[in-house]
Amino acid sequence: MFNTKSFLSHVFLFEALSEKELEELTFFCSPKKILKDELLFSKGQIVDSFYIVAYGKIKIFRLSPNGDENLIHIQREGDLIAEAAIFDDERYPANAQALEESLLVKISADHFKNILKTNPHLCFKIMSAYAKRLRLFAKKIQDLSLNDIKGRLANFLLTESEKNIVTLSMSKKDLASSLGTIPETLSRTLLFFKKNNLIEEVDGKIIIKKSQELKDFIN
Amino acid sequence: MFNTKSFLSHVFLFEALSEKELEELTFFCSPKKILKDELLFSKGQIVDSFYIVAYGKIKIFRLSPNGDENLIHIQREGDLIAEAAIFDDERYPANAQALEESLLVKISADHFKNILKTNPHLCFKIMSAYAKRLRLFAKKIQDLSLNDIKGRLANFLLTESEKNIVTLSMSKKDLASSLGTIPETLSRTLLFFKKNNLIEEVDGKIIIKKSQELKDFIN
DNA sequence: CGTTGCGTTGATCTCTATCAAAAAAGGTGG
DNA sequence: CCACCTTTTTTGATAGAGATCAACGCAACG
Repeated sequence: MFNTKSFLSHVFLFEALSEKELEELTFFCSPKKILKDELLFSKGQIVDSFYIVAYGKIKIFRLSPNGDENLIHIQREGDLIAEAAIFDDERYPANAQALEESLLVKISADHFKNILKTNPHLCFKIMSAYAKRLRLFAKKIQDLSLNDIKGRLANFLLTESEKNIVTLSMSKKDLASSLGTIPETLSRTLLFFKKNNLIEEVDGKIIIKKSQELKDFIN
Repeated sequence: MFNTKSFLSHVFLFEALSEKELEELTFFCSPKKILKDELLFSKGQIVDSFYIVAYGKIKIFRLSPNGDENLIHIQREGDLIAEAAIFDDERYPANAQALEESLLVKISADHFKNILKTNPHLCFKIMSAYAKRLRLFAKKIQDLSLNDIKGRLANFLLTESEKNIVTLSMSKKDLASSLGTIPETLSRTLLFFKKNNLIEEVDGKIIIKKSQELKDFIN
């Protein structure tokens, strides 16, 4: 069964919120299921809420005057939808449509802003969550533009490891994709590290044997 | 003569401030002129202020241990610099350097935070700015992990173009860096597009001749 | 059991970084 | 305005990294 509060506590924007703040927020949220191809909102509608994707895929797009679709992005699990709009615009700047059956958490814009208005402390937490995430993304961009796959994998292993052990939280297929490569290459790169005795793989966990040498692959 | 208060009143971030608040803010601001190639701050320095560009261009970039440059973005008139840093760590996450002579307004982080505490509307603007930048970063990450150089360049040209004309705001060297490649490859990819009659280059400006075909290179 | 999706391995080919060098563009000082 | 130097941009040749295509083992699952 889907638990809104528990879900929200894992959304990056709300990670720093206290139990009480979370409780208050949850009060103005509602889960919203949406079927494939259904429109969530369209461009020009008055903004009354923003959304967080619990699962599924939502396409954000605009239509050009001659009817061409201009895809802006696709939001998926954990991503926010239209949260920028609630702060400045009063109308949605684009259309949102489900690419597959999806579950969203809908947050009322007015209520959310009201909570924020009366609680500067909360504002700060949210802003610092944004700042943190921005920094994370900047790092990721640097990683992608400067490192090759060995470097990116080494980077991943070293940042994910706890006491030299990495427990993969996703499939290798997804890991490959998040490293900007394909499963075959990931498999080979892991093999390369294994052959050089830098890592070991034991029932799904990766053990880092020589972290310094891994570091040397990172730019 | 440059008037800080009058300038600030036109910055989107401060539109919601009252005359009195503006006065107060101005008190903690100072204009700062910076010459071409001068460093504004470097990665790791303690954050005590953030900046707004009054005119000029500031390059934000990181360096890898072996000296490779990763250009994160270029900020120009009206853009904020290091505003995320004031909520996060106490150290700048990147370097900032002037591409040309520029004028900045320097705002003390501590004082700004004080004003924020009593002004939720200002908080909202900040959040909106963060949300937009975050989206930009997310797009960049997607671009870097999914597209090859042709795709990334096509993407860049199409997003930067105004009525099919792209005016480069940076050197091709910097553009290469921001696309996650090197000048040689950028030069060749431009040549490839030219040879296929998709673009044309006339005194520093790039003219897009076939935008649909450029789009086909993007994943 | 057959089916389906994931992970690994192999062979091949393409793209892009690297190295080298020339051409073009930008400053600088006389 | 010119000669000179530096930096950027372009072009060429080459090597290496990684994608693609194909095939197979394996586990999960109906």
